[in-house]
Amino acid sequence: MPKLDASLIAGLPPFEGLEKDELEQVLAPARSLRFEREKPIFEQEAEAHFFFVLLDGHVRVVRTTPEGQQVIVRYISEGEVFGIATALGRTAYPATAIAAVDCVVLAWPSALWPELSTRFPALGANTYRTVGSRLQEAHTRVIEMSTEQVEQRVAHALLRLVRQTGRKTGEGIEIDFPITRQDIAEMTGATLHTVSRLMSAWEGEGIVKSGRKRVTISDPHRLMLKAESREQR
Amino acid sequence: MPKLDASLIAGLPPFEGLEKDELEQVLAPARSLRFEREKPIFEQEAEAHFFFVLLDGHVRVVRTTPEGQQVIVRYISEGEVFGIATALGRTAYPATAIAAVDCVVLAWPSALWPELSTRFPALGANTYRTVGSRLQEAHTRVIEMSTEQVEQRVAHALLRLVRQTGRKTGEGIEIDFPITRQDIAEMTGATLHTVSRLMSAWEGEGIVKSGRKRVTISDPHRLMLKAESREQR
DNA sequence: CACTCACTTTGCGCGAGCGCAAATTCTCTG
DNA sequence: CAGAGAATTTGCGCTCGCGCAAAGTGAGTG
Repeated sequence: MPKLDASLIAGLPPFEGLEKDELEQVLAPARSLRFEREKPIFEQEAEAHFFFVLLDGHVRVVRTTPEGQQVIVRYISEGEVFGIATALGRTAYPATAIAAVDCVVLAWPSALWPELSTRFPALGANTYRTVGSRLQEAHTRVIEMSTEQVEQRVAHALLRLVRQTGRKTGEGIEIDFPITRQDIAEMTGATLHTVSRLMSAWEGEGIVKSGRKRVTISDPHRLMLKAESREQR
Repeated sequence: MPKLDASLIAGLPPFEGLEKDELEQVLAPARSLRFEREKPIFEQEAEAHFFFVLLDGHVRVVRTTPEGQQVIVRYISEGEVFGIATALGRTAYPATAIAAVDCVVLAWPSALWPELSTRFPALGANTYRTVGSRLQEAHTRVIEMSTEQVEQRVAHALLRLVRQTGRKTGEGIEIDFPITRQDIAEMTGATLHTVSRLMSAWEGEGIVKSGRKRVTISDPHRLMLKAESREQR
């Protein structure tokens, strides 16, 4: 196995505040792995033997209910940690992670977490900061689901995706990975039909441009208006 | 200020795995505080100067949207940590905590968290385990909101409350603190009207018994059926 | 290059649950 | 113990968004 170079992870948020030699020590027990598009990286309920950092690509995190319903918990972007069940005292992954596109990840054995987080406190702090913002984001979603209409929820979801993974193009900002109406529906608690109708309407208004598994926001500002407007309960 | 005794916190989940003398060291910088019913313990957006453990009572954690909408994030029971923004790298509380009944809490200055969690790794591990289950619970709520009808959501919410804070009485299991239809509505994303209608119906079926700010589950099993049944999207 | 399958669009009807309103009941306060 | 206010119940109409159905449109594959 070729030795991984510190430059791979230098500058990534989880490793902020670590010196070069520390980066190397952190990297030493890590393995680099590739996953093809739509291949699972880990499965819900499986034992959490590894935790991960995404080097390249996008990962979809999905939770499935006992009744077989799927909900997209979040998308992971480059440079984020994921699968950190261990850091939260869990022995199994609470959700399934699937490569949304071809991905490159780093994987550490979960058993090393206690040692790594003690030896490199910044790593622990960075990770728990991420956990904090995910917790807050989850609560935000609960609130959106409680208080907003479908139109606003979809608008908010798109804006969030654009903020996290937007890529500028000639026609606006494009979501950087393949995403279907069904996916958006699973993120917002709507049906793909309703999402499709909304997107068509917005396309007509010139707010978005979308094709098969592709969404571009041409007028983010007007979309923000959609996200905020309308009376609430 | 009277010195606090280790027995106060011995056996509480956050302090599991600490020795008696360690408990005393942890307790040394803590202050004990009382809060009257309906008084805020901390406010959303305020700087997180303290983190807390609830010794007695029940605390309601509420998040308010910019538009003034309120959503109940969770209830805290005896022996739980809360207000741990600091441990997640946040400087402000993301929500407001209100004493649902008269409460006794322990408060530590946030600035001590790094030192305490390093000196007593078990404390850190216990806390992050709690964070992990809260994150998972938040996702569970997102999923419920996405996939369930109001009736099931209310049933699930009641069952969760009963599990966390149930107190056995002659007529069933009672939720141990005052809770209004409005509160239940804010937990489930419904209106108090719909909650009221549901509870009336269930009362007629002999599943619950409820009065002003009081809810008793007389037939948890039948309520579980309500929570699970019904076709889903 | 055609075929197939996945994804998307669109129409139509219906029902859960909200919005609004008003009446009722319980609890606390003075 | 009476009055006031908070909490709860209940009715009614309406709308949003789902359920179901079917047709249309790409994009990848043999």
